Amino acid sequence: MSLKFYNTYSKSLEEFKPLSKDVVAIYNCGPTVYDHPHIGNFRSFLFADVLKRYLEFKGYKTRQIMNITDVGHLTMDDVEQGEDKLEAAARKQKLDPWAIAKMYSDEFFELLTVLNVKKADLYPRATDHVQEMIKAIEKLIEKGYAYVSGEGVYYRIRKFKDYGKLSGNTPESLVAGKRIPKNPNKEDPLDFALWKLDPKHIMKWPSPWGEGFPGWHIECSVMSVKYLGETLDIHTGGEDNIFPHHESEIAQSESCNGKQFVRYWMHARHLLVGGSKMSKSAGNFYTVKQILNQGYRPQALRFLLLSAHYRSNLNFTFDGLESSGSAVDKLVNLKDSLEGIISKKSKGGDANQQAISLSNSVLVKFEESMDDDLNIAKALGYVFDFVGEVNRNISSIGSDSASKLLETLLKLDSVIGCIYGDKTIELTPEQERLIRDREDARKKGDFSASDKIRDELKRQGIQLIDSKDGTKWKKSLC
RNA sequence: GGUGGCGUACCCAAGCGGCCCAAGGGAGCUGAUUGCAAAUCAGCGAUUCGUCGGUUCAAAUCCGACCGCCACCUCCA
Repeated sequence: MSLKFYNTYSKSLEEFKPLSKDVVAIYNCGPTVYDHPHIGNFRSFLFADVLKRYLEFKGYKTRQIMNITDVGHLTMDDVEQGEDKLEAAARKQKLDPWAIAKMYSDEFFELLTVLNVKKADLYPRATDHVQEMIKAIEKLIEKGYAYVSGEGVYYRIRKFKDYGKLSGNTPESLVAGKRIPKNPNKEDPLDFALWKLDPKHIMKWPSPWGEGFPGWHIECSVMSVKYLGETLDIHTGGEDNIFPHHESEIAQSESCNGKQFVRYWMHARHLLVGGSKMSKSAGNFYTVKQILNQGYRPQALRFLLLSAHYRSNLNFTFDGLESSGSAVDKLVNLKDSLEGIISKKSKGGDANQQAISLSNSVLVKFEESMDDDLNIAKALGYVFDFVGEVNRNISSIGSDSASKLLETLLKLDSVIGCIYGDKTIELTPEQERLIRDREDARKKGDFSASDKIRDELKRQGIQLIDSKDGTKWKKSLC
């Protein structure tokens, strides 16, 4: 079976064939850095992560670019007040917009690490590419796709024949929708801004048309060409990006370069919280930090956010988060027991046939499922079938078979990415003494004393496990 | 108002015309194991897939209506 992706552009499942044999060019719409990243944002970033990891699992090399939107951008309402999101956040927090952008992008990068997201090759910032954006706008003006008007430079959407092909929002249907406010500066109310003039804006740059700042869509067009070339293999984002953002990117890029902009458009569905839309007023709005500060493990959050198909509405609940934590434990426990077997038993002989066929079987089923537009829920079903099968036979597994099975588990986890984090903590001398005391108590049969010590250590984050080979300990999972 | 999508057990979630009296994970209960735990294993757990109709030899899967939810319609992952 071959790899297939659902392409938003064609609205159908298509076989994936990258443009170049050497490397898959991926562009992800990244964060807008004027607020704390929330769990919904990270669902789409984790989708991008799994996509990249799976392509690498399949043997592709990737080049992945994720932009950082550090210009706030005006809303239509805000145009009246000349206020944009970054400026609003800045004013509220009594900081300048640059400091706000820095603060939230730092948080974003920190969370990428905490959630075990593989780093993109580059995270270009919009504000570092204003000169290129100006050049692109000039080119669009030259080609007749853009015009200078009172408040800025606008893109003439009716000149681009394919406008609306991605989202279905053709000029005709947009007009029929009747929600377009009139704007005297635009030739057509549907035209969108490439450059906004506003000398009072804090984040402003000089341009041939006067001081101002770039429109929202142009940054992605410019940065993707600069770092990936004129035609990308894959462009991802949240479903809300389909219109107007991605629709407008296509228009800009294709009219500017005269080439197909993106071959496969992939969009992640929004996350629901408790069955409905996440919103601050409904009280079901969670930032990633809030979840982690409540003591939930990042591995659990990662697992939950990636465990449903990316094109379905994943419903976030705290029950789900806890159950994800247990699911991750199951994977980690298997890794620990396999490592235990490997370290204990001397090498010798080959992995037995059962271990080999079990490994092959799970890898094939996993790949078949993931090939089907990243059907990770189905793929995880097979992973846990594998886990159960190995556990059932764990007592009879030799070290070479264990190595083989561990290799398989880690290969699967190279896509899932949930087995990580340090469990290696140093015991204090006091804790070591307590463990020895407990051993003595147990030998004497003084179980009330030994249980007391076990409870105490648990409180300190150390979990004890009694086994045939003596007492082991590990960092307890919360 | 226009357009698109979804509704599967206590929770999360696969399945998209016969292999389904419906994967997998979690929670729960029962048992094995353990001094007791932890981990692990076994068993139980939807005769039913939002509701009501229809098509078909056959429907969770197709069609229609209704109910509920989500998204987009120029900030929003």
